Order: sequence, then structure tokens, then C-alpha cells
Amino acid sequence: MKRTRFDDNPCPIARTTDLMGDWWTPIVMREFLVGPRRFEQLQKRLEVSRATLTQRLERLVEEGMLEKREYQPHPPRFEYHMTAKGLAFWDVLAVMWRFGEDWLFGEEGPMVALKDRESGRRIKVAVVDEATGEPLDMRALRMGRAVVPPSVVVTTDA
Amino acid sequence: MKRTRFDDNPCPIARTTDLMGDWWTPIVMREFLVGPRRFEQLQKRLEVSRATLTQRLERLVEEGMLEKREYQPHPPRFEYHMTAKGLAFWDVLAVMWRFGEDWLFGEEGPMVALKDRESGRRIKVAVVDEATGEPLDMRALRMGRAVVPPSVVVTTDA
DNA sequence: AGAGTGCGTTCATCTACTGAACTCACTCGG
DNA sequence: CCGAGTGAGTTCAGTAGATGAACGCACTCT
Repeated sequence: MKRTRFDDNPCPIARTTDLMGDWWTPIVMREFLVGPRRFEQLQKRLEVSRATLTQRLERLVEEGMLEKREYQPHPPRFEYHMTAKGLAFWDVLAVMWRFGEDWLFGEEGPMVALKDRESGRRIKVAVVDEATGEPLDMRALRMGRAVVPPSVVVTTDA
Repeated sequence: MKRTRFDDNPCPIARTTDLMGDWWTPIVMREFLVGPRRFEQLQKRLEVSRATLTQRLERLVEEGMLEKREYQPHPPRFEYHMTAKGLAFWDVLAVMWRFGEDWLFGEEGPMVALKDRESGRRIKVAVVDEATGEPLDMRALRMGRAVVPPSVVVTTDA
């Protein structure tokens, strides 16, 4: 399928879409909540085509979301670890979780839940304004030009 | 492309992926931040294929993310409006924005920013634990079985 | 009458994802 | 030392989603 690429798009949403818009990408990233993962493991758990998994992992490593680490040299065998960037992406996944659980299941809701690893307490995430801690009112948002540092505004003309 | 569908998957992330994993979907939804939109408008702004846009809008209406409303009868003309579900999806988009702006641009960052519609104040979103208001530590999360209400556990056997 | 607008549909082309089979390097059990 | 097993891919044919350009149609405007 011929796809319009967004990786150079000026909009942050578009760039993120380009990154995660490959089929399987969010689901592959989800798997790393539990720790490092190996190819065979992922392939069996996800029942994804081997070719597709190879490509996903390659791209995610290129993008710096995952790190490929050799855990034994003879024969060479690998594990994939999350990087800081990959960890940051979990914000997106957590909010997708919340949206899915609120809107994409029937009355009963999903059979799975996000929990605190230690206490077992069920976690629900919310999206807030970082400055105030208040939940966002999306209708109060708009997109605008980012403030350009003054140096950039200097004219070439004397 | 033959795709594995996730719309019946038990995982909320997978279902959300199915919904937004069609190419263009998040970008189409983004457009509705400003208000209702019409077909021609969207097509021109996004430079998306008309066939693709038709399909996206159809699916988003089916899914209840958008509502198609006739704004004149002769000839019939339509506008698409966000529903409550579509508005809720903006949580996901806002966090994608944040991830993109933090990780997918160079030193300068993007030329666009999310702002408060009235005050013009730049908004950065954060993902927090709804109960405590504390930022999430993703490494402290795990997936677990949702608690089943007792009524469901009753046996059919007397 | 002719141009313009809004909202599509159709079609050929391109290419991403799928599943199954195959490869290759090594290890292990007997 | 032989044959089965494992880990991490690659190859390949088949399927179907995305693309751009062209076409259709109902109406309005001048």
C-alpha cells in the first residue's frame, strides 16, 4: 500500500503517527512492559508474521525505542530492551489503554487491567495540564505557532 | 495488505490500535480540534486521497467518533462533528503530541504548539495516576486480570 | 448556458502485511 | 557422532489497503 509518510511533517501528532502507524507497532511495544524480550518469544505470544516482526523490531531499534543486546555470543542471540524513549512512549500506550477500556468494551469492560506492580492496586491514568495538574478540557485547546527565539527573527538586511 | 484485526482482542491497547491504526485516522481526528469540518475542506488541507478520506470518515462515524450532520438539504451537504467519544480520543492525541514534541524533533522542537484557546498559554500535558495525581512510573506497572464482580461467579448448578 | 461547488465513486498501480516454508549456526541427549 | 531441537532470521507468493487522477451528479450562481 502506497503510504504518505509523516516523519517530516511539522505536526507532532503526524510524526508520532508515522512511528506507531505501522501495523503491530503499539502491540509490540506493549510487550516490553514485563522486561526484555526475545524474537521467538514475541513471535509466539503475538502470533505475528516473522517477516513483519523482523521489520518492526528493526525500525524500533533504528528509532531508538528499543535496544538490541546480545546476551550470548555463540551462537549470537539477542534480547530487545526498552530505551528511555521507549519508556516515554508508554505514556501513549497507557492513555490508549484508558481510552480502549472506557470506550471499546461493552458493559463488562475488559478482562485485563493495569495495576501497580507492588501493591496490585488498579491504576487508571488521566491526562492533565502539567502546569496546573488539572484535567484537560480539549475544547479549550488550539494549535498555534511555537514561540520563535528572537535571534531567529533578525533580518539579513542591514 | 492482509491485516490481523484487533477489534476483538482482549487488550485495550490492541483495540485502540485497531481503531486508530488505519493510516490517516489520527490526523483526520486532529483536524476536528477547531470545530466541525467538511469533506472538501479536509481533503484540501490534508492532501489525502478522496477515496481514503471517504473510508476514514465512514469508519469514524460507524465507530461513533464523529457524527455526520446535514447542514443544508438542497443539495444535501454535510459536516462532521466530534462526539463525546471523539473528544475523549483527544486525550490520546494530546499525549501523542507531547511524545512527538519531546522525542521526534531536533534541538529546535516543532514550530507548532498546543495552547489554551483563551489565554494563549502554552500547554504541556502529562499522564498521571488519576487517584493520586502523581506522574506514572511505567516500570511500576503490570497487566493483570480485572476483578470479576461476584455475581458473575455464581454457578449454574444448584 | 456555462462555470463552479460539494461529495462522492471508480480504477489502475503500488506496496505493506500474511503465512508457510526454508536456512544457518550452534547445542544437547544418547 | 548423529539426529533432533532452538533462536533468529530470510524468501516468496498471495491478498488487500492506500494513492492519484479522472469521472459523475445534483444543484446554484451569474
